[in-house]
Amino acid sequence: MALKESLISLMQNKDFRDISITDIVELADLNRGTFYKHYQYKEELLEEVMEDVIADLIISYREPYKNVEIFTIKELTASVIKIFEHVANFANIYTLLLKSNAWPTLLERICNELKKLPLEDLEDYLPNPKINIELASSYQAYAILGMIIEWVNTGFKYSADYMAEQLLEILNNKSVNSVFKINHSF
Amino acid sequence: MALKESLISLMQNKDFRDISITDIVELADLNRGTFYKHYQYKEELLEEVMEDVIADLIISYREPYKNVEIFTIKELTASVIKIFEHVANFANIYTLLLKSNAWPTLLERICNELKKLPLEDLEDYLPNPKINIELASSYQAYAILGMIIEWVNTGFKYSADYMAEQLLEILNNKSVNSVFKINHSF
DNA sequence: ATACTTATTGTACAAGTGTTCATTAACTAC
DNA sequence: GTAGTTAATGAACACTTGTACAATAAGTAT
Repeated sequence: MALKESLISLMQNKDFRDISITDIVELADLNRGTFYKHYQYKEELLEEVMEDVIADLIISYREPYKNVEIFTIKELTASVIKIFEHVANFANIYTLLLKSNAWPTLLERICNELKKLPLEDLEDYLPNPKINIELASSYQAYAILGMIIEWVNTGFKYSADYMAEQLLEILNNKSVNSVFKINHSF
Repeated sequence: MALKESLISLMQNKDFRDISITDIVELADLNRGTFYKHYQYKEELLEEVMEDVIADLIISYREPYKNVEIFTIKELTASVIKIFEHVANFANIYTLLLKSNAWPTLLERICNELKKLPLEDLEDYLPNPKINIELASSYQAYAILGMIIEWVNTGFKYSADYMAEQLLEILNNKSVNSVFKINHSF
């Protein structure tokens, strides 16, 4: 607890990478050995801070449809809103994580390129004027990154053609104005 | 060049975080001071490796529609395939980046939770049997992460309600079976 | 209270970090 | 080729890191 608070406090003024373990334990008034008893490196401590945030995320999205077997677009909307409300609640920590160097610029770099892809035109032509272009393109960019990550994790068991086919299939599939079955498998 | 090769070589056997700058310069047969002349930390060197990969990514996706003003779903498909072919070409480096600790588990953790969200049912109900569930849920999870990141970057200038509305709007919008205008603004 | 277990402390050590600086080597003019 | 610029080297410095170990403090049984 003291270590987490110490880290969060230090991250207000300093880049994550410039914070030494010595800094953390000195502010927390603990021995350096105590840190190493619980964590291997400061990233692990940061992850635990994140775990607390994620615990709230899980509660937030589950809340709207507990005791609901079949839910409609209304309940889904409520659930989605809860997620974003959760992020708003932890806005400072989310900001901290993105601003500090804890977040690698590698990801940012890939996604910035993906955003420039004309793929976004897929959703922008005959555009829905309500749609925020910035949000939609970030959505699209990270969505593709998500597919790439999944692909890498399978050890590239699919072909590039298959991946492209899948993307187009996902983009083509729509079934919003209907009733959904909730997934209870998790 | 020598430093990049040295790092890639070391990453075959060792976690990124366990590779010291001393290791890198010794294998590259260079002085440690030379490293610090060019880079602040090893992450910066890794980013430069990534830049080389991204340079190829850009070429890959632009190739299918150079000299094309209006393109159809065919050219788009070609472009998408090129992206995934590029990833396949650099499969070893992509794998290296994901397997090593260069990639923070933070992201993974968030996305794993997002994947469990019933949001995927949005696309799964009345499901297209062709769609790969794993890929689709990773797509969906990172897509939402993308929106969150964009949101954070704006300094939370939108409300949570607006964000949820936008997500539903994006999911609702479809215009695949048409002709697209290419975006020349980049 | 006693004995047992676990957490924290202080100290020490070899190795790595980030920086500085004078010296040497390599590259670019003209 | 010579002069001027830039890059790489080696050595040194205070500091952080990761690890180890014996000593002490805190917590948890019975």
